Amino acid sequence: MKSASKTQKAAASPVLERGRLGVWAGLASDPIAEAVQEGICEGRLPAGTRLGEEELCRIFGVSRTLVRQALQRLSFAGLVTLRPNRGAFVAAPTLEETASAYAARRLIETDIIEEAARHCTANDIRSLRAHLRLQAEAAADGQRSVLLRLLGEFHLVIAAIGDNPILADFVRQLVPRTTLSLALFERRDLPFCAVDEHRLLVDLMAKGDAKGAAKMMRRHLTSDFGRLRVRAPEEPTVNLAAALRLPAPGRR
Amino acid sequence: MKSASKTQKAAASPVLERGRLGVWAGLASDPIAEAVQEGICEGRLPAGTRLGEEELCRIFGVSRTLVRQALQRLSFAGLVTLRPNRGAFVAAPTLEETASAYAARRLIETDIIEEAARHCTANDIRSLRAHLRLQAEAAADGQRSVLLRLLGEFHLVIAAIGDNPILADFVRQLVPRTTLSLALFERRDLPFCAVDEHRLLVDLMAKGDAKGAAKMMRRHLTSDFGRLRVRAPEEPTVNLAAALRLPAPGRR
DNA sequence: AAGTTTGCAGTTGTATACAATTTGCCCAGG
DNA sequence: CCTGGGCAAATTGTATACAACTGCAAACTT
Repeated sequence: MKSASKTQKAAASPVLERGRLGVWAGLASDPIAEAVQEGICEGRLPAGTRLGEEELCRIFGVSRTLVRQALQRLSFAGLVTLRPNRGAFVAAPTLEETASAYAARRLIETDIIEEAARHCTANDIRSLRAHLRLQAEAAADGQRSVLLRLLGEFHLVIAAIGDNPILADFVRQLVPRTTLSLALFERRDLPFCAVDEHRLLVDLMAKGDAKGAAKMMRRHLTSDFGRLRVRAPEEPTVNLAAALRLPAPGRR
Repeated sequence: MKSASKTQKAAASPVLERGRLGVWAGLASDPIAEAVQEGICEGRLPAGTRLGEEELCRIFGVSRTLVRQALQRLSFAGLVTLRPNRGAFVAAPTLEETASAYAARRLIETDIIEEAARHCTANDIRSLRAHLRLQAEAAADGQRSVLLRLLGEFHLVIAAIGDNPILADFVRQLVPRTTLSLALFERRDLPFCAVDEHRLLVDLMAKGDAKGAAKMMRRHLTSDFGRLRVRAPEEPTVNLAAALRLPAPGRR
């Protein structure tokens, strides 16, 4: 069903209400940072892409002040590399950095899901299953970009159930970074089996099997990382920032 | 020896060479962020202190642009609360948030020290013992502020030995936050016994006892948190930013 | 006299202007 | 033909100017 694909924007995060997933809190540069992050997470902005300030200004219809704010925050989150006097680029993590990120996720998310499995409500499980449906739809429709984002988002939903907001914040920083690596290193074919593993995680949580969920999470992340392969560097640079869809281009 | 106390600035981080501990990378706002962070870590800037932009501008002799950059990064690190249209304040973590921070540190630092104990070199141990000496000196001289900072810094030295730079970054974010809580909730007397626990950690690492070091780290952090007590809110606000020592006040 | 309103001082949010640095290109020299 | 110096265009770094908002206080209304 290609007809439904145009609605993907509306389906961005129906599980998580209005308040998005990010730490975006009240600043005017939030929409910019959010758009760039989404672009990265959906693979529309490949690693190494140059993020010129002037260009972003034109796209979002704001001054460089806000653009720089957004870039600085993304830099702090590790999604963007800020080279002094040179400009901002989409981060290009090495395989070693990716391994570190996955190791950190294994450590943190295993702990989170173990706790989450203990005190999650029926409502939480419902949210998770709703999100699983979204993933399944995206996979069935072959919407690779949307699926890529949803697969990461799912882990944030779990992290939000856990009782440690700080660890949840760390997951928020880590997931986009690994998603970026996925787009860099994954063989073009199979990010799809992950949905099945996600379903197993929810089943274990629904049963209240904390230890089992933790073990499953560890396996899930390990296999996720194991699928990565080094690839040709392929400096693309063939990107216009029109990859950032805007409702009204010249407006503010 | 009070005579040596004036040299404390030079002894800031002799173990860690020039490159400081923070993620500070090349930006001109680094000195500002660093000074504020140090002020917070040494308890000179109590929780809730208002950080007026104009005031910081005068102190550091720069424009609001750089001050805002610094504040935004500190906000991202959780050390500063940015209330829109109201200004920046030193974060005032609740006891719950502090508990979350300590829980995160337990999870991450036990993992880090376990790995660090496995592959640390004789040089690493030397660095750690050198840092222990600094702590002991500060404790003996009764320099509470310096000791407070060093106690946190010690954990960063360990994190730097570990093989996961991302987890080390997380520790860099967490340690100042818990140090801030320490200044908020600690009974005025005893942050000193921590030095002994630190010495035990180094001994275990020197022996290569990874599991033992991990267990000790868990105990150490748990007891650290256990010492905290809720106290009167005591909105001080009696702070001038002259708590940030500057070489030349009105110059630039 | 109590509550509401309105104006003002101070502070933050955003945009723009200017300075500094980098990069690519052109041309002179070998 | 290749190498090296230097100028020029473009881009980032920093400062300043202006707009918008908040909080307080004094004055006005009922």
